[in-house]
Amino acid sequence: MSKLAAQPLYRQVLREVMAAIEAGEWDEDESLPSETDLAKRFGVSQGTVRKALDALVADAVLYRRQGVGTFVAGTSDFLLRGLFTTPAGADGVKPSVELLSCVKIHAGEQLAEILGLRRAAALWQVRRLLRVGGQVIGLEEMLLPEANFPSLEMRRIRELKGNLRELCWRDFGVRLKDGQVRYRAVLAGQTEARLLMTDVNEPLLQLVRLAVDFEGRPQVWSVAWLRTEELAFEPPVLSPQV
Amino acid sequence: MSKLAAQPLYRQVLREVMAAIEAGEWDEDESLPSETDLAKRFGVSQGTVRKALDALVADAVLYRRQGVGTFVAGTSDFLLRGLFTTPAGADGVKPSVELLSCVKIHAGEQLAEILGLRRAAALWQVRRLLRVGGQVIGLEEMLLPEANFPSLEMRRIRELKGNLRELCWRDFGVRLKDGQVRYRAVLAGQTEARLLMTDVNEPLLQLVRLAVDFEGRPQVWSVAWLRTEELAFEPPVLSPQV
DNA sequence: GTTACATCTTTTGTCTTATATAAGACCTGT
DNA sequence: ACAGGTCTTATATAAGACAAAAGATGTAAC
Repeated sequence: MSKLAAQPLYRQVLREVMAAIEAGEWDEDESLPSETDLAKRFGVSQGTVRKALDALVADAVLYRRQGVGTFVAGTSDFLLRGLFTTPAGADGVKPSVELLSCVKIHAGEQLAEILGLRRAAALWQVRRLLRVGGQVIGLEEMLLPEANFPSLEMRRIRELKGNLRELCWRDFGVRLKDGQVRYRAVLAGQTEARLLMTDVNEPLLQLVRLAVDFEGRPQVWSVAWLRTEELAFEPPVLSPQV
Repeated sequence: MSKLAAQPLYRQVLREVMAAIEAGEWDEDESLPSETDLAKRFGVSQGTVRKALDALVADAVLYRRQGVGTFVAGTSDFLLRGLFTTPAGADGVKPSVELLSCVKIHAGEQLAEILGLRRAAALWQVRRLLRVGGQVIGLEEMLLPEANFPSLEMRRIRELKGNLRELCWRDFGVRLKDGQVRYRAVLAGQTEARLLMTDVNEPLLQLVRLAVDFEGRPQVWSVAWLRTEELAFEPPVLSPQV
């Protein structure tokens, strides 16, 4: 292992492992070589490899099973994650994503700032719809720097069933993870109501997030509007009685 | 150190350290003994103490500064945490909490299930209001098992400026951390509107959370309604143009 | 006297070695 | 066929040695 120094060993190992994953050396849900083997390969001890893998497990890039092995984790879509109470959506209904549009636009001042780009840099604007059991549940707009994702085709997005996170990973080697996430409640305007096929002034959960790559660089900025009334949530709230 | 076995050493150390913190052996922001000293005290190696402290740092019970020491972290309130962009609230405005009520009620079926209590167990129902710069921003209802928090007095809550998390900690030795958190958007009903001093049908962010102690046992169930329009959020959303 | 700088001490952080524990595969006797 | 060892290979834990960072302290130059 090349000792660039100025950086702890386990950090270098982490990078090397990440690079190997990005190079497609091991497939999704495929087991990596054992910690001992990786240790030999990088010329460090098992404990050091372990510390590197620990960090990747914490970032949900890998998962482990004692006595069995360490595996590459899949890349499920952000939008669909953590919205439902049951793991795969209640009642056996499967959420699906419909791609609405994918066009090139130019970054405004604030957005360029947030994504660390020069002003008016080229961006992909991707819009998609989240459906659950036939009903439209959410609308999302995502903005990606064109520089990092040069050829973003609608065909390809459709191929991956709208899973942009997987696309970023497979086609561009960028592994996204959640950065900041902000929530707020808003009323549906005309545009949102039309796209969500619901009424103006329905309350919507607005989700603003900045996804970063595993080095912490901002990569995708997105806003989603969700009809939370319809979601299979926890038992509803107590009746106020004050 | 008593070797109960069936549990790794570092886990036992973790418990002992946690117990010492609960016993008030070290104050908030006070430094613990060095890892080497703790190692001597518990009769284990520094590395083992380190692994125990690692876990507590991950749970934000402790924080560390290389070359300086390890310190007991404070207990800021849940409600106020992570809502603002700037660390202490924008524009120098300080959020404050007003206690509305604190009464004893009986658990419904679902709630008893969630909190792991028998049906109709006694609960404290605490209601409080979040103010920012004079304006009412949020309303929260919290439910705590009376068994775990026997004497909950309004006077005491007021003393701690409404910080229930700190109260649970100081008076009952229960260190709370976030468990599940769910978000949804709802419209203000008459009750919420009246208490929040706003209009019916304003969109509100509803936050349902279950706080657990550091052993993972559910302790506090709460619902909050927040006026997110007023919060100092990220730059507002792009104008839809589809 | 004060300041710049080296050095010492104490602390957390990293790394290796050795050993324990978990899981599954493979025997092997009934 | 199947129940139960035991072998192999994985991750998990523990201890000790050493490195790096931060602050305190001493000291020479001015």
